[in-house]
Amino acid sequence: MKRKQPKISSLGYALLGLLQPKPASGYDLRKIFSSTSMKTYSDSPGAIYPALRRLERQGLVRGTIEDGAGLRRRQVFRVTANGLAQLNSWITGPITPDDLIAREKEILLRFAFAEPAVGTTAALAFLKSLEKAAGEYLSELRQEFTIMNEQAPLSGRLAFQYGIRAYEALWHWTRDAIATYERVQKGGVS
Amino acid sequence: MKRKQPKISSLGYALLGLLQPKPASGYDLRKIFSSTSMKTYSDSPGAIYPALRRLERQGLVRGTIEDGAGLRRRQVFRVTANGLAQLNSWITGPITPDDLIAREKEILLRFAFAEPAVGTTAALAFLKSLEKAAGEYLSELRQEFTIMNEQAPLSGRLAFQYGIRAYEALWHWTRDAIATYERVQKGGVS
DNA sequence: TATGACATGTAATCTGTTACATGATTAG
DNA sequence: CTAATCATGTAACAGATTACATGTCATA
Repeated sequence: MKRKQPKISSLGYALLGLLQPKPASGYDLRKIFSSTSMKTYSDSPGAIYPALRRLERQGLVRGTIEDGAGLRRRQVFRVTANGLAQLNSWITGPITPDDLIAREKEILLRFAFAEPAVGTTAALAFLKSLEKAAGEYLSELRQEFTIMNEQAPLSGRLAFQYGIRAYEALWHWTRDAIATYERVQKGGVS
Repeated sequence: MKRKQPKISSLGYALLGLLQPKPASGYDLRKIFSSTSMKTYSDSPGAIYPALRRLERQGLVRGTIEDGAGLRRRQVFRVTANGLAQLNSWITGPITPDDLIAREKEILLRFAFAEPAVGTTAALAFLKSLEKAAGEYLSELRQEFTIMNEQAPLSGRLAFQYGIRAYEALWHWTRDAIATYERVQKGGVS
């Protein structure tokens, strides 16, 4: 019974996540991207407008043309129930090793949208799963490092060490974020 | 007089960099990618073989078919003089803010290949330039954080903090790497 | 002699980038 | 009234992913 949904790109999810709390036009979205560090997820109209239309074709957002008196044509998009479901399953899905290696930014995007979309408990679960995955990948990297160490040039070894440090930073951050969330849950501050 | 070269992708440069110390076949290269953390730069034959052919068309590598008695067909690629020049100018080119935001992995790739390709002095210069760029971007991010802080949900704020920490890790790493290189240069160890 | 790993590739499809095009509205 | 900016898009192209196709050699 499950129809195989065509895949949604990172950009698509970024758009869904931004539209979820507040409907917006393509132009609004573009401005959010280009004016903040979200520009990592593309900020060109040639990516955003087609992505919005794809989401619309899949029934995940619905665009309505605002036609108040004398307004320029401005199409405002809203997330549909279906779109919200997709967003939630994307956020709560498992964190694969491949996510960690090839789609780190997408992981952070998932977490950034987690709380408003799926609540603090799910956000905390996400962090714990991420901590585990990052820890495991870290020990793989460290092992790989001891193997490659001697034959590579110094700059190569240093570059590899940066890779390790980056995942250490991720791991430490998950620990701190978990602590923060647990404090919030105990303290009862929303 | 300067003919506008078609652009080379990250993967293209990764291949050039790997071929520079030692000629290899497409399959060898694929194995390097898939067996190490270089798999971040794609590991599928559908990316690597076409990329090699593009490089060949541009005269940056040359493939020769090894036909020793009874061998399977195996095409070994070597970097040409032109290819080496391209690699060097890619490595030594300026580090733009855009590189830092959208192509961080490519920056590390440039550095990883720096020492064998352009020597320790250039590698050190690269690090210093990177330290500066990272420091500047960091203060931008910190500023953006104080602005966005209050209105965003906790998970959004935490995700942003991770972004800051990641660039802090990069910055700290450049400082350590610079220190390492300076020690090596003084100490005279190759 | 059949199986599996080696080695190389191609085709379809999707997405993003770049660069341009269009009209509507506001500021000077 | 004209320039800029708002808001929306399209077309051409490059590159990557996925999935498949092909042939060769070693070994059981």
